[in-house]
Amino acid sequence: MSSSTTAAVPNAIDNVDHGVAAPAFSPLYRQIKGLILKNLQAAEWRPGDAIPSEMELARRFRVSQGTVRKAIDELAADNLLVRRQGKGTFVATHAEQQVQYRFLKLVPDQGDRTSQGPAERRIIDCKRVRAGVDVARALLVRSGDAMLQVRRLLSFGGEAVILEDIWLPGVAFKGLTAERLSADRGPMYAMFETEFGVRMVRAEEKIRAVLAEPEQSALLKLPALTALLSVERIAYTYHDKPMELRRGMYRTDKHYYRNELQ
Amino acid sequence: MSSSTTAAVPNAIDNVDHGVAAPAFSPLYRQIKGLILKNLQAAEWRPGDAIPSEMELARRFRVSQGTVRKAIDELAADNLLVRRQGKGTFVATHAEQQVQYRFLKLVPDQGDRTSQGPAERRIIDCKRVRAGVDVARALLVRSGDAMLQVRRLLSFGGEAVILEDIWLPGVAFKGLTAERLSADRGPMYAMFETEFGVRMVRAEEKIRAVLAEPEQSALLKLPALTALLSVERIAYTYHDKPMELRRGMYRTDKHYYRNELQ
DNA sequence: CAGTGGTCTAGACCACTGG
DNA sequence: CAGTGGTCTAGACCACTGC
Repeated sequence: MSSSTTAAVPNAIDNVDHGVAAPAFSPLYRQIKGLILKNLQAAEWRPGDAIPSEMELARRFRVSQGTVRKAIDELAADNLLVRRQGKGTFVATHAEQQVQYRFLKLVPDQGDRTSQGPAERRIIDCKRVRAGVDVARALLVRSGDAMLQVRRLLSFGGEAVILEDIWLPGVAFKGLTAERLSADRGPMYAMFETEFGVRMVRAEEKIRAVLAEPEQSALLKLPALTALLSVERIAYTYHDKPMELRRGMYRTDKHYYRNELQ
Repeated sequence: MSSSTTAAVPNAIDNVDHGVAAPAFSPLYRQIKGLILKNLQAAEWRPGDAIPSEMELARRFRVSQGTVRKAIDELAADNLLVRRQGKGTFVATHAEQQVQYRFLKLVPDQGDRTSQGPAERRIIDCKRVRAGVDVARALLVRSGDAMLQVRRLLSFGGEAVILEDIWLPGVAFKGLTAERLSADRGPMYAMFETEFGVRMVRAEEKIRAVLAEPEQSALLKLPALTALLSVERIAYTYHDKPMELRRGMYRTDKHYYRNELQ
């Protein structure tokens, strides 16, 4: 941007005196982080891809390897990148075996997730709807906007455990159908990456204990008077953009919601 | 100390060839981290204290500042240390205002935690008991060992919200009484630090939805048929030693359990 | 073997705190 | 102002991967 003597490649640095109102000081590595983030968001580098090596990025951004390193450190801590020694640094994806179901915190009382086999998914419904006020507020859209609503049932070991309603912005997920969902094996978020270019980065959950409603207990094949765990999730993509609202009802008689506090 | 010319302080480094069986390679900074951890565990540096400066530790351990820095980075990420630019690095404590109730994930539907005022605590019971099989298994003690059991009620804005049963190893918490607990203002874990030298470092929670039992709904002043959030926590001190089992029943009609997934 | 990320060092300088 | 943590650099070497 400026006209200095050396900078053939535009330089990311911008830490000189601004004259007024200290701009809160953003260190170089954070600016580099921002540049990498922009590449991720623009799908320049896609989930599963290797990004350029630290040395290459250092040359490109005209900073030292250590500075690039610190930027990547933070992105790896945020689960946006994955480092593999000797191989390179890769864009994180929900498709990897190890971190599959990163956002599903329900685990069986006995054994672990592998012992109960893969989840069976049954799509109950998938329809176009208009956003109600609560959905609109959660996803920062206008009420009345076109949405996709999915209802599905997750079973483990042949037993229905989770009943979920999912709301997605119609624009971003145009073309998503019940058939497409039913055909899918593997995590829904992995499919979102490959089919719609939407990568879920983080999520927030509000958890409550509620009494099952008749329809819910029927679908989960439970007695009328049952306590269920209500899990309301908002999932975000890059730049904290909310892209999914999900309301799950969890049976917790043979599973529990596991949380680690630190 | 010793009489040699240079190595007055023993050197932590141990990365030369061991001859056989590669010892999994632990980098220098991780060994430094272990040494610092040992000082924390031995209460050499106590919660709230400043630890020696990075330069001082680098001299003491005979490594570069950068290596100490990386060790401290990890300890800060683990919430064991807190860095304050210009002031120093401090041993983390549950007494600090900002991170008080780090482990309490229940927040009000409207407003935030400050808006409902401080929690009122009422100790219902505090007695010496013997560990049952489940408590013993959770805390890695022998069943029959001496334990302290505390039952208390937490209220927000005058309304009872949480009923908790707490089990503590009798040995470590000798001298803890209902009077001591009732007198206390502020987080229980802060008192554990100052009075018993026990610092809770991390915790695991198992969360379920259950129907309230008559005794529980009575204490919480709720109708008989109510769903409650059951939160079973095991809290750990240094070296992953379990030091507390806690079973909480949470009302979730005006509050929710908030969790962030990333 | 070359290429990747990972560690360690030494030194310079910056931002922040408190006396 | 001195002392703290925070940033940035440059260079050396190590551990790991895959050809």
